[in-house]
Amino acid sequence: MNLKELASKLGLSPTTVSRALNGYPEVNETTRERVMAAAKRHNYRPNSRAIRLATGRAMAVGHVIPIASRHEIVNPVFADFIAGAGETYSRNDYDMVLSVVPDEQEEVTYRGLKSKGNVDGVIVHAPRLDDPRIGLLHEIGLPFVVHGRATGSTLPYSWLDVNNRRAFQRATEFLLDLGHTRIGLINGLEFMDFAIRRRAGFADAMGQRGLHVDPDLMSSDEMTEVSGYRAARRMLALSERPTAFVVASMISGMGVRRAIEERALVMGRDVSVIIHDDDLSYLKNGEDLPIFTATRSSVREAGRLAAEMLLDMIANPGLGPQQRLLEAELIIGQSTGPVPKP
Amino acid sequence: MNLKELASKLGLSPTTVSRALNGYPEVNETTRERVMAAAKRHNYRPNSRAIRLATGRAMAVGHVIPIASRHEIVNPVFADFIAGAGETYSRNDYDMVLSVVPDEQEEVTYRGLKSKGNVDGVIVHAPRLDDPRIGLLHEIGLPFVVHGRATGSTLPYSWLDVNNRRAFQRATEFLLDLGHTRIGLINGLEFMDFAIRRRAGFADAMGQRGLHVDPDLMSSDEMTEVSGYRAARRMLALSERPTAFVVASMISGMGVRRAIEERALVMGRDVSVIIHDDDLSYLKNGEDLPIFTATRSSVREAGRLAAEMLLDMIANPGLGPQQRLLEAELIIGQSTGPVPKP
DNA sequence: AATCGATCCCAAACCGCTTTGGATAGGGCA
DNA sequence: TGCCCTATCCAAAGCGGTTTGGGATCGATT
Repeated sequence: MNLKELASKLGLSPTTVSRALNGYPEVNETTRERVMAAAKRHNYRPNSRAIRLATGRAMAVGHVIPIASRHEIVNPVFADFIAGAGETYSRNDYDMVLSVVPDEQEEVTYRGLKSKGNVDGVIVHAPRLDDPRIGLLHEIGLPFVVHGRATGSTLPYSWLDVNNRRAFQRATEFLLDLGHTRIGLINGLEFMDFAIRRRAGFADAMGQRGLHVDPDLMSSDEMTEVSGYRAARRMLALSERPTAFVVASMISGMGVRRAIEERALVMGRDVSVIIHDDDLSYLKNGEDLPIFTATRSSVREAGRLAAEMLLDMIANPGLGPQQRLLEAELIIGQSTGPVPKP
Repeated sequence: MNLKELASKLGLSPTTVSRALNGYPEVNETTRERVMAAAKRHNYRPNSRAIRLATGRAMAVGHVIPIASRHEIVNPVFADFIAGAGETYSRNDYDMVLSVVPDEQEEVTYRGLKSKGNVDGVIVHAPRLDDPRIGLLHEIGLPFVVHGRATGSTLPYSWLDVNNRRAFQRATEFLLDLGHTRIGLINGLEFMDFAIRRRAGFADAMGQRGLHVDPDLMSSDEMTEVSGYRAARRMLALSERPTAFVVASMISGMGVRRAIEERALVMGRDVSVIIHDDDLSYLKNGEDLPIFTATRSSVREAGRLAAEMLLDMIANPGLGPQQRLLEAELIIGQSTGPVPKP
């Protein structure tokens, strides 16, 4: 059932039927109701391919997921972000199109998305230091919102981010207040923007108390269970071992816990741990009483908001760059306590 | 730059240019090369909205992700499956469109996808017992491949699945061979098809050794860390506690380990654990030496294969239902050992 | 020389919608 | 009564490709 058939069934022109269904004013209310009823009865759904061609809009948003051939980690945070963004899109009748591409094809993918007219805008994931995608998207003129920021980028752009620096500063201060001074940082990869900011927050807090940061107590790696385990094990084996850790994610935190328990130490008593919790639905930080003390910020909510921001920009092309900084909450769990007496 | 412009720049008709670019035989090879060169030079990319309308094909595959309002778990396995499927799509110039919808809108979403012509086919995720989506998709005539199977469905359909029953049977037998007889099953939600099959495999193995399965030693829940922890804690508190667990996922396995260590027991010595490992990129089961003994099957590879199967069906509409059963490997790690002497 | 069959190209229809630019009819007003 | 305005509808022209159905050219065949 297409527009023409429906129109002839109603004895009306396609023009009028189209206008009736799209709420244009130049159609009699009685006629409109008749059309609406017929559309529902024959369960007519306009062909979106035709709409897209006629209107010149894709009614879709792209997410490009680059897959590095070397360490091909699919970001676990990604699923929740997508879920959040997807909720926004379906509420607004937009499609979400995902492109999973080898990272050397990232640029050509963005260009293709634009020139083939597949999408009206894109969300940029996991920005790195001075991320080249920002300049690229500026150049090709595709509206975009970055999930995170890209330190070093001079161009203005829209972003939505968590205040990672503040979050890790607060986490570190919390440990310092508990008397810890040997604090290990188990960070994400430090060419990722968020990891740079977290490290800065950690260093800020240490510096403000006049403590120097021991390079041996800092690590930077993929945020997996195994890498958390390895980093913690190495640090715990030091002669002056840390009494606390600040850890970049729940998953690496589980590795840290494994390393702690492997040495027959008790987390929260012998060694304190604060993680960053993205509030993933399948990785809840305990039930009523959180397992880990954590800085928490829902990545799913971030997805919802970033998508809204982008749709807003698409609807109002005049809008300048939008920004939004979310604060993480600091929640106290069972993994922290005062520094043990020596 | 569109087809018409390119054609006039070349002094050719749009027809010829279109044919030249699409490899039709009725165009002179010299002309074709001239056209190809010009297309590259002006970096012409045909508008995909127009192609889709003209050809009547969407060049896209849909994945519908229902979000239950009650337990809104985003399946962690999902990200890797999507990554695998996405690789196949981009290799074949197909788009992947994700619809995240409240689960009561699932049916209307599938119908819309078909009648609005957004996609040429869909992948069905997380099939349940006698899953209604199979009948629905049959009815609306949208090609589909199920990731998993749906016990109870009488209609023929295409699927790709892991031999969950065999995997759990082997895992259980392995524990039995080590002398364990009190074995706990920490399963996924048993309205999910894979969980039903796993339970059957577990029961098969126990039954074959003449052991009855104690209802107290079986649990079924969401596969989260917390639920794994809770189930294991409950079972370990029984007067006749289990000496081994078969666990549905890596993440619940981590909860199980937490419960074991909480009782000052050692995993692999006091209590054995076998998990199912989906081989997620961010949750590797250790490095060289696996942390957990596990039945393993890459969900990413499953995504790749399921997508290929679907594209194949789309390209050859005559093809009947396709099936593919993958076997999981049983890999030995540090979490299992002989039953401890009483 | 006329016919034929390839070969190579083009005009125009079509995909299913939106949107522009009228056309028509009826009512209000001078 | 005549004119203008508003309300309501429609024909036709896009949107940017693909595809159908020829048309012209030219060497080969009879």
